[in-house]
Amino acid sequence: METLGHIIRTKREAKGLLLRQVAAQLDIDQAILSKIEKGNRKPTRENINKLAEVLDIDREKLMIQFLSEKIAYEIAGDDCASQALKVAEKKVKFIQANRK
Amino acid sequence: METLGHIIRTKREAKGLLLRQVAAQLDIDQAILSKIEKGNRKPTRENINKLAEVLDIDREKLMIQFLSEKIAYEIAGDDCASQALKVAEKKVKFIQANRK
DNA sequence: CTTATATTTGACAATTATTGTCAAGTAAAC
DNA sequence: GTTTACTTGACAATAATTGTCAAATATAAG
Repeated sequence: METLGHIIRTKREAKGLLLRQVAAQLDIDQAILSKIEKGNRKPTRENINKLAEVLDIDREKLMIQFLSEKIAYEIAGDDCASQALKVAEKKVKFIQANRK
Repeated sequence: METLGHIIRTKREAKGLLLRQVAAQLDIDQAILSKIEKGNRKPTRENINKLAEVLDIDREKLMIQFLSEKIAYEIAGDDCASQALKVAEKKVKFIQANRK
């Protein structure tokens, strides 16, 4: 299963960049970036946006990966997780349709 | 659109219970319960479990409502929200299949 | 083997978000 | 106008997240 951390690490290495170089651009400690790549820390939305920019990854792809991981992690323990996702989909559509 | 707060309020009133009576059973201030019913506060999982018990509502139904609202609220602002939910569904299935 | 460089890890601090408390406010019933 | 139920907002307490740092562990070069 594709993970956010793996996408980031792969792209960073492909670009020949060091943790500290990328971390500096995100304005975070390299320790955090290391943890993000290994899946031991959740990045912030801002981290995602900057990572997409710095590593030249499609922002939406990265954001989808980020959000889906966050959601999956927070409900996978519930038996009704799948059902909750289906209802969430309806609610999202409703909210998005009714926002000006 | 059906909301968690509405389900709770409707059932509480149908049972003829006061905010303070139900709140006392949940061991929270009635102010919080009032806000939960009006959608101005998110309940905790524990609140949900006790509410289901005290108000005699199907626990799973309430939990689905709770989780879906939480998720929808946290991603509805993203254009890729629906796509993230679809990926989340796959991740949830993966996680649930691989847990012992 | 020793040094240099990159990454990882864990303890802890700082910050931010969530949850709870309280008291004053509104509204409706009588 | 008093009583009762509910609502609201300011604030405090608590919990979760995020950041910092230094030591530990690789990895690679000489």
